[in-house]
Amino acid sequence: MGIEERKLREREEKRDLILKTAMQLFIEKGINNVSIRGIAEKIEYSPATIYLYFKDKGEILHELHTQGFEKLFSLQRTLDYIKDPLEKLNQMGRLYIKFALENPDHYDLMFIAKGVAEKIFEKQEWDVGNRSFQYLRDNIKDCIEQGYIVDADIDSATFAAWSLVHGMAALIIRGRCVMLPGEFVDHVVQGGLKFFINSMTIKKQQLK
Amino acid sequence: MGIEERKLREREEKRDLILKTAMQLFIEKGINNVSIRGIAEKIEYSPATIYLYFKDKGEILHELHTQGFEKLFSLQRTLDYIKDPLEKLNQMGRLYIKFALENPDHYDLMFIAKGVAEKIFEKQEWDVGNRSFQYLRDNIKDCIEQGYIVDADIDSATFAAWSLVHGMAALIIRGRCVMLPGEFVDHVVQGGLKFFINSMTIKKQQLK
DNA sequence: TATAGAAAATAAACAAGGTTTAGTAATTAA
DNA sequence: TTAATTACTAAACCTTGTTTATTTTCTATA
Repeated sequence: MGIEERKLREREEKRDLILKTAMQLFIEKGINNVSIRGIAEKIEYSPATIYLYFKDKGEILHELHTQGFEKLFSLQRTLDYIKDPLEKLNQMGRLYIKFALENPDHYDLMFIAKGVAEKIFEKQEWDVGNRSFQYLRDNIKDCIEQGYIVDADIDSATFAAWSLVHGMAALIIRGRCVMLPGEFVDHVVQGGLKFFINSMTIKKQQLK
Repeated sequence: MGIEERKLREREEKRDLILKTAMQLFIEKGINNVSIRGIAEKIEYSPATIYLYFKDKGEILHELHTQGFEKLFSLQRTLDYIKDPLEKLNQMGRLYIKFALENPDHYDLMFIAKGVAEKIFEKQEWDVGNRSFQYLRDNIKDCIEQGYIVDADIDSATFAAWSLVHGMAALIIRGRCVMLPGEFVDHVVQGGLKFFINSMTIKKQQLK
């Protein structure tokens, strides 16, 4: 009997529609200006219907947050081919910042927004995030093993690298650089990244 | 006639009371769980009264944000005595993180929260923030001039340093490190900071 | 095909919050 | 004492997230 399957599929499709619509509205109007009612209106259903597909608003945010991590990880995997761990680190940094600034709403949900972290903890679901973290960590490990980085344990160096790019992204996304002209921000982001990585590169060259 | 002065003073005192109460509630219950009504109840006035002293909720947040910057800057000034710019950079980093983690609500308002940045832009008030940024920038400048940092323009290096510590603080404050044990977080924060600064130190020693 | 039961959707309401309005109480200057 | 100013508040408006009770739609079965 295909009816049950069709129903299941329709249910899945409606769930996706809600998520897609929510994300679209987030991008259009900013996460803060999107309500359950707004989403419901857009898909032409009553607000209560949303609650047949999601426990609460937080679950919608959490789902989109997870989608964001999928996207980020699949982007990271496009760097698999890079052999030199230092060059890879460099590209990862650029890619991370690019992802964050091109998908500020996704990034916000993933790494900044409140009400999402609680869900993550509640559900004990940090695998999607960990995957990306590990990808970076593995590369840092390679950097250390190949002598690009010295005097640091893997986790501290990884956390520092992550913090650097997150800090840049978060400051920009949350409007803490609005006083600066856009081109200048671009410049210090790229320059800051280079500076951070160079602090290791040169060392290797010197150490060699 | 002292009546007018008294009234002015009383007005100021009430404003301060509202701010103090708001901050107290933020710390107690989390910024998200504090309402104008809640503040009003705590000080035993009607909610409408709040609006005689502040244009809207955002203005309260903005005021507390400014107070936070005052506090941070006065902390930075306690490092005035340090001569060596590298040691000073190190201490500034530790102090920054310490401030952020000991005053997460203030820090949140200053550097993360939404609805505050808009006010900053609206009021064109980034002097308080700039002061602290300049303090860091001046020190980075000294670092460059004394050869601790090479191959970087001042602004890029300053932005990188700021981003690093902000990134650490923001990730922790917004619960993106909850999956890690607390001592481990402490360890990578301190280790990450050292790692970042060492990336320059060693170079200087090598360059000397 | 008619109908009981399940599934899907909704209308209406609740509670909480930010904010405004219109009016009351308190204070001050004349 | 009174008119005017100032300080305050009750009550309402509007927007949210969420729940409950009810209605509509669908599906399997007699």
